[in-house]
Amino acid sequence: MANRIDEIDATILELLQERGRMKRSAVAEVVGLSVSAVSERMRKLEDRGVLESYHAVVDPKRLHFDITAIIRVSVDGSEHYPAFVEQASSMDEVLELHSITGDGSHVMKVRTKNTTTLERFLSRVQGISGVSSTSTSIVLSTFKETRALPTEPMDLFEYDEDDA
Amino acid sequence: MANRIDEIDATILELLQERGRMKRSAVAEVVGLSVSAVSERMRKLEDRGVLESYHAVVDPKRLHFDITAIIRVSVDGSEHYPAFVEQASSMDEVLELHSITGDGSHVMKVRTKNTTTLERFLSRVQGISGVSSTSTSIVLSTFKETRALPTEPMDLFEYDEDDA
DNA sequence: GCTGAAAAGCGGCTGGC
DNA sequence: GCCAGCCGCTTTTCAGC
Repeated sequence: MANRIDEIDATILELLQERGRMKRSAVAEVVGLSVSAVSERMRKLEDRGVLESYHAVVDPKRLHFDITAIIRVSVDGSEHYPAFVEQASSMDEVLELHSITGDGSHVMKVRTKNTTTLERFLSRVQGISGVSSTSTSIVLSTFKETRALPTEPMDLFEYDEDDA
Repeated sequence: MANRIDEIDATILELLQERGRMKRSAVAEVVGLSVSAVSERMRKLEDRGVLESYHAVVDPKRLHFDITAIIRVSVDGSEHYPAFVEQASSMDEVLELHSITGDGSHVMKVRTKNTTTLERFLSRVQGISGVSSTSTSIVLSTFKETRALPTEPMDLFEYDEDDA
């Protein structure tokens, strides 16, 4: 029942979080196993849902996405939440959307090209029904931005996909 | 001087943001070019710094990272900023660190395993010199979490790496 | 900047431990 | 769970347009 991430799995996860297109042969060399052993471990990590996905990251500045903002949104009445979440999630500018404790009901991370497009975006958000206020913080500098989690040997437990 | 992302480059970026380990041959099939043409475009996008990196994403829940928090930090006196940024960036729990406008001087996205580890993390942050207050919002649900930017044909301009 | 072909490298599979 | 070997597929390189 309780599956396990051992030292080697932890290293594989670390390598792939850092270099998502790393070749199996290169991984094998680092961890000191054969390519087929690494392949099987990667396949199992994917099957178990530990390795969730792989993505390329594009440099926002090169594509002229010069504004990053953290926006707190207050949605009044939880009956408005589902429609708000659906509409906000579908907007390309919204990179992250979470419901939170504390001031406001939701927080979003947003990227747009400039202040004009940000302003238009904010208007659209404020137009969603239930949204009573927004509070925008513009990002001045980004010092760290990753999704990499620290990995160490540990037990895993079965986990129902539908809960995710 | 002004380089360009055409329709095909935009499609390649879109595909790779979505599926970071997609094979060149599969990309070639979608965009209707030969494998070598796609390879060369990918290489150039990497060289130009548009394709910045590739990463695997690990499911935090499977690794028992059950707490995500957005923490606003007030660092008093900008002379404390560099040391704060350096120390905070080096913490594994910190996935994102930005300086911002508005309340507080910085905001962090943090993942920890449970409330106990979150509490210990907050103590450490509050112990960094210059930190006068923190305000923590716990994430209840995450509805969207990506770094994918919308891609469309556009001109690129030269860009000094050192500015990044 | 693209194609197509040849050579090299990689990944999936099987059998054995 | 791991390894080695085989074989098909993918990637790289290069000549030619």
